[in-house]
Amino acid sequence: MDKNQVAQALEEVATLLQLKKDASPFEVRAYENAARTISALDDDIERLVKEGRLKGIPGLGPTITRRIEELVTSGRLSFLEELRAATPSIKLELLRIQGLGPRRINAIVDQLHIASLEDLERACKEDRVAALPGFGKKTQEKILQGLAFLAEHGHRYLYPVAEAEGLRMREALASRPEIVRVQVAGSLRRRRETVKDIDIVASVADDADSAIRQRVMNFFTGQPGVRQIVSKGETRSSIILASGIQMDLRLVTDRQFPYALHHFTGAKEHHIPLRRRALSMNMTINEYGLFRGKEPDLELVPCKDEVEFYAALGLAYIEPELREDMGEIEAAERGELPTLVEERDLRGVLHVHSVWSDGKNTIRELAEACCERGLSYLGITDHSQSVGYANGLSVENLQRQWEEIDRLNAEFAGRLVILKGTECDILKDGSLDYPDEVLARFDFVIASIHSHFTLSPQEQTERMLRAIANPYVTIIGHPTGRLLLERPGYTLDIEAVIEAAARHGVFIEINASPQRLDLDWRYVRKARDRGILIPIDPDAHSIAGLADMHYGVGIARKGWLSAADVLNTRPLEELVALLQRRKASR
DNA sequence: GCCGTTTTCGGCCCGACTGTTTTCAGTCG
Repeated sequence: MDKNQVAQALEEVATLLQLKKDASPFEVRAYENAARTISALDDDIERLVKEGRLKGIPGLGPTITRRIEELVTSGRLSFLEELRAATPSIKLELLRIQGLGPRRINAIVDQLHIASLEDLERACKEDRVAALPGFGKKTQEKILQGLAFLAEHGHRYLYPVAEAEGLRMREALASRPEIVRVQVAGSLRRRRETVKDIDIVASVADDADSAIRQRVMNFFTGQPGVRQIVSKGETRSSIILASGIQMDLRLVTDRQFPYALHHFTGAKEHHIPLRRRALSMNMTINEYGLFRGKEPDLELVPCKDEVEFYAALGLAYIEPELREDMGEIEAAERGELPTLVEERDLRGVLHVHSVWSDGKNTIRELAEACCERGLSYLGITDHSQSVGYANGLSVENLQRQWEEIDRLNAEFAGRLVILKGTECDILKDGSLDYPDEVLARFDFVIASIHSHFTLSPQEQTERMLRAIANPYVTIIGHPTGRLLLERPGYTLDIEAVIEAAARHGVFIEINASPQRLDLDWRYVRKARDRGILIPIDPDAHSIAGLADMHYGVGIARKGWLSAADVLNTRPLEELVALLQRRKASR
């Protein structure tokens, strides 16, 4: 049993507890805190339990410690099983409806005997929900809308979709004379791989009156492409766009802007320890400011931006991407935060498909595009022979492709170097799709899985480990195979993959395609900690796909990578030397 | 359920908006 399974069980306890009628919100929070504590552990959970070292970890008291010990030693948690047995699954489903929380769910399910979403819809249409005490017509209407929304858009959105909407609205608001500062916040600013909604923070002059605020809010809710106005006030309004994504605007005075921007950037998990820290320094934080002292003698600690905000708390500036409660506050306190990699640090690209397999552009077109982007090397990695659907290259065609690359390298000399690579399939048994004597002739080899996704976790892990042990493999491509919002990755032991890659000197890519963003940023940091260099690879199938590097850089930053941790920030000579060293170590 | 250089009891991060209420509960982020 690993710590993630333990954390998941504790989170499930928290979710089920809040659906109990007499639930204490603080008990719920205790389990949520414990889940976070566990998932942030560096030590092996089984060893901690065996050695009795759970005690003393802040956030784990006697009860939760006992429950974790039961779970880890027996593989079961009787408390969780009792909660599951006592909680109708419909209550969990109803939690996904906007505007329905535990209290109302309990009222609905227990008093109206609702057992399915269809039951709830019928009860609304028959006005039985509105008749419940504390409910009314409008609440009932909101529930119906929530049901419809869940059916249509019960999912999250990929980063690029949300980014485009967010930037468009920011531009529109920035053009208004009432607006002083405006910024996209929320999970979008933190560059999460998917987002549920878009948060925008804007400021008006400190002396702006109610009429000015209303003008801004009218402008916001009156934008083209607004499908529905969810709520509208003078400090907060919420709309649903034609794409189905929800967008919130928070309006503050310009003096409040840095605090509000910080507040709405989140993550909530980052704020909780930060506020605790503030309290211990005799300060409090809310979205309108950082205050010293206690009510009613609060004194604003002036900050003109977030840098000063963190400084007032005795911390180095924490980049938005890092605000996930993953140890960033402790690192900021010690001044050990990394300088994060930026797009302009990239010197070349290593994972690009051409018309030789399933790409849309010729190598020459791709090379020109790389020159325009100021890159100095391009690794061409078409698919290998067994990938029929993607027009994988036979050994004969490889020979012809290499001749073309040689000609182009002569032509582009002094501007760009084209490297001979391959995205070689890892076959079912972990062997590679070209024989060793062919693999030996590439400048580098990306090995990826594109088939047999349903092997058992053990088989899938062994398959990957065998590929990593192959002395010709340079980079592991999209290591989990996930497609965001479509399918989970193949089940394998990613920690074992990282460990093996570190041992064999194999690089693991961040696949920058916004549907993949694989390796996940949570593991990027672990790979970095094991000394693995990470290439940021566009997996481009066209010139336009080269721009996906932008998303890969976001994930690299979330994974705490500095330029030195990224393979393709290296100048050509250094990259070639690294690839040759790999070859020589065989 | 956890925690303690004020506390072993009484706190626990904080505020906006909505709707059903006549002062506040529920939900959300």
